[in-house]
Amino acid sequence: MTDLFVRKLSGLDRLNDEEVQILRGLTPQARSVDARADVIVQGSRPTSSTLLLEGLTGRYRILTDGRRQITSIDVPGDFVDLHSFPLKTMDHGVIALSACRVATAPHAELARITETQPHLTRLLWLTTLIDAAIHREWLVALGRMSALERMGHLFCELYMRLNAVGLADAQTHSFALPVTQSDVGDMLGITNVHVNRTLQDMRRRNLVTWRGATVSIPDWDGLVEVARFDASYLHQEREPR
Amino acid sequence: MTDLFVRKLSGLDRLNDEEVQILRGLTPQARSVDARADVIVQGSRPTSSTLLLEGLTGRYRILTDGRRQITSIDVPGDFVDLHSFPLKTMDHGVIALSACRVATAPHAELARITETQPHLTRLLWLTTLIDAAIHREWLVALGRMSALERMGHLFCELYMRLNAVGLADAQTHSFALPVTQSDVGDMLGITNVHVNRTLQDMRRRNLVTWRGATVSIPDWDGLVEVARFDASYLHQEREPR
DNA sequence: CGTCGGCTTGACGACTGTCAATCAAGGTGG
DNA sequence: CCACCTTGATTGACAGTCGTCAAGCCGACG
Repeated sequence: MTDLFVRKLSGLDRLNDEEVQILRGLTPQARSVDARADVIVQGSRPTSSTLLLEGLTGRYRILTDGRRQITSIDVPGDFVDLHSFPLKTMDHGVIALSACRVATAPHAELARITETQPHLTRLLWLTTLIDAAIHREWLVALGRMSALERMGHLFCELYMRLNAVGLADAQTHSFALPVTQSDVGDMLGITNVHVNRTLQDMRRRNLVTWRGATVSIPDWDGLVEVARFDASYLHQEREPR
Repeated sequence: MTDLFVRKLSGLDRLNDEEVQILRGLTPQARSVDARADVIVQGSRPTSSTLLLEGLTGRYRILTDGRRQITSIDVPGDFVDLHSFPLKTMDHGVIALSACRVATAPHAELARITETQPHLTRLLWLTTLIDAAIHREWLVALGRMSALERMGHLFCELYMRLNAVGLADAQTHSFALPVTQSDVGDMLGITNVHVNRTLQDMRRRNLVTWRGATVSIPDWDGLVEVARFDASYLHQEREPR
């Protein structure tokens, strides 16, 4: 169940056997979520946190007039709402961008980890801090980058994160992105119409193709340069934490 | 030294005497930082985390062509880089927006807390999660709100946060904001010129005045409505964590 | 084969950026 | 005490990225 999460944590620091055992026992039951369905409802008070096993989810807020902003995207192996454990109340919703499978970790179990497993606790904390680092990077993109730069940046980030859990093709720099152009617009803070225009610009420049549900990046170095992408904010290094 | 931080944590959950004692011993030495100086340099690997005592600081990134985005602002009582404890490397810089006084908490001390004080650890974790919640709120603002809405939202947030540590005037809804219009532009993702235009619009509507270093909000309810401000993302509730 | 959601395209408008000049205020040196 | 200088605020003209609105297209599905 938690294999991808164990893999993800192992990439951040060495785990001992006991820690791996604890993680494996954390999420007993899995369930499916339909595309477009809410995984977590804004304003709710979860008693467990949800681990994404398959599919893509997005954290989002909707303004009273209907404008929606997706503030982050989660890939398999990510907790979509680990922060609800200390925060208690969800200040945003989580939607399944595609059909998903998820598992739940009771907050009581997480509390026990914080009582007896300081190192594991720091690693759980760390994963939420990497989420925050990604939030900051998106802020830079939304505040100071053009639509083209933002879209390139998003694709670079998704490739790196999916590749880290074995869900990208490193040969062709391609990965599955089963979401609509409107969804991407809500991530980038632009309209679906402008997503389309920007995408065509990327195709003309031969930087990115997105056909069906698959994104390919034929010119990785070129895209990195256009998007000013620097992966250090993802903190994908293994070191004592 | 850590009085404001203790006050802040006390507002989130009940602290026992031992916890208060530990917090009081956390930051032995204070120092001053000039306005405009870096408090933390991007890419550095701090061995202690910095608590802000007086003044305002901002986390920021600068792109190669000079564009700058401030991704968050910290007020007295906030740790400006508690996240550097698990993250190890700073993926952004921290600048003193005004003259500041800061104190430092050695990471070794923080590690000891995670080993022996589970409840306090969860509260430290919590403060970084509130930072992340604020990041998400700024993402909604940058992605989907107009310059006027964003500026109103920033002022509402600053008032709420400063008021929580006793640094705002609740009668007049006013507080000190000793930064330049360019700084605010770098928070809102707009230019200094447009900050000025937007500010005049706010004045015309009698929503906000900003003279010298003081911001006043004569029509709080009106500003809340214009800015679509809902303080729940600040998680300023006291409950067991 | 018709319907539907999502993609694509075009015309038009507006919010915000760019460039540059002017104004205001505080600090410095003579 | 005043001329000078620097930083920040303000203003205006103009440009461009991106939003809005609306229509047409296209593949998937019942």
